[in-house]
Amino acid sequence: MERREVVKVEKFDGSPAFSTTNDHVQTSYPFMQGQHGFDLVDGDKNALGFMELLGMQDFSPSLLDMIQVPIPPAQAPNVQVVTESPPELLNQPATPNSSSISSASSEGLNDEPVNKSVDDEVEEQEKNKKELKPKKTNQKRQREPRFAFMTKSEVDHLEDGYRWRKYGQKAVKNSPFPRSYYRCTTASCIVKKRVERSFSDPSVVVTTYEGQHTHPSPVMPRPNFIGPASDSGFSSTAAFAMPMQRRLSFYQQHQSRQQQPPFVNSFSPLGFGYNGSTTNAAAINYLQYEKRFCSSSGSTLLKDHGLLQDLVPSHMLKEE
DNA sequence: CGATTTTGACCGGCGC
DNA sequence: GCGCCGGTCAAAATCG
Repeated sequence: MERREVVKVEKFDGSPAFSTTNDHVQTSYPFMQGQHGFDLVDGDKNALGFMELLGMQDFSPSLLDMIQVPIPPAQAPNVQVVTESPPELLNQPATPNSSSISSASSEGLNDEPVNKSVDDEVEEQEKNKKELKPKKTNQKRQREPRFAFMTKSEVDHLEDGYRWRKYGQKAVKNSPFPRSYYRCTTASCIVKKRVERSFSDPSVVVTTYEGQHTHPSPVMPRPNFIGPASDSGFSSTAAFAMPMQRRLSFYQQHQSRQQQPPFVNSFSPLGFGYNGSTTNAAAINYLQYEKRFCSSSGSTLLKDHGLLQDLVPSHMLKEE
């Protein structure tokens, strides 16, 4: 029962970096900065961080509204991605200042030249457009806040509890991997997400959510697991809210449609006997995320154990 | 048969 | 104005 996921929390420059690691799935949360001691990428600035890389230049205060998670100041500063992957892949700063990922905005943090953090590839891709596009968010159409997840997974489309409909796919410049565009199938819900595989590290999938769900997850009865999060207001409509309580059952129901590679079955991130590694990945990611950000104590970061148990069906957690 | 995926065309923004 | 590029549309194909 102990094999859930390994959460890594590392600090560089006082920046908490963390990522969740499962046997086969790992997620990083480069985003989330601002408020509560975080630094959110300022849309006006040249975001130096991951968000920017991901095209988060549009991150605006609105995001803060969406992401209202009480985060311990201590952990706040830079959310950095830490991965087991080779540095080159995710650009993980092994050094204290390396940072990366998301140091964005405010003050010196973003000024950091950032050692290219997250993914070179992403960096390349997104960066270009970012820089090219200063900020037009004000006048022209404004985008919904985006939220990105970097997940180490074998499958591209991570199941997150919501139903998505693919509406496009484009080749990514400088990358052999295409980017897929999905839209929430729920009527009236305008949430979209982009999924692309890291060029630098094919094992990493970058999922970017845009907008907020205006409805509960179609696959989950009720978000009771959101406990603390609810207080923060983060639970109900976060665009990236990935209810995964029933995610697995959902997955089972729909896996047929979730183009699952054969090998998926062999990958049970948490040792779950599920074939939906994607599901697990997303679930874990989210859980980790929530746990981390919603908990007010820093210690929580290191205590994710109970998390899955609470959120994930016992059979899932059942290590085997 | 309805829902979803595929995929080329189209659109708008931006740099040159 | 032109071309590039990211993002979206929509008809056709596919799936269950």
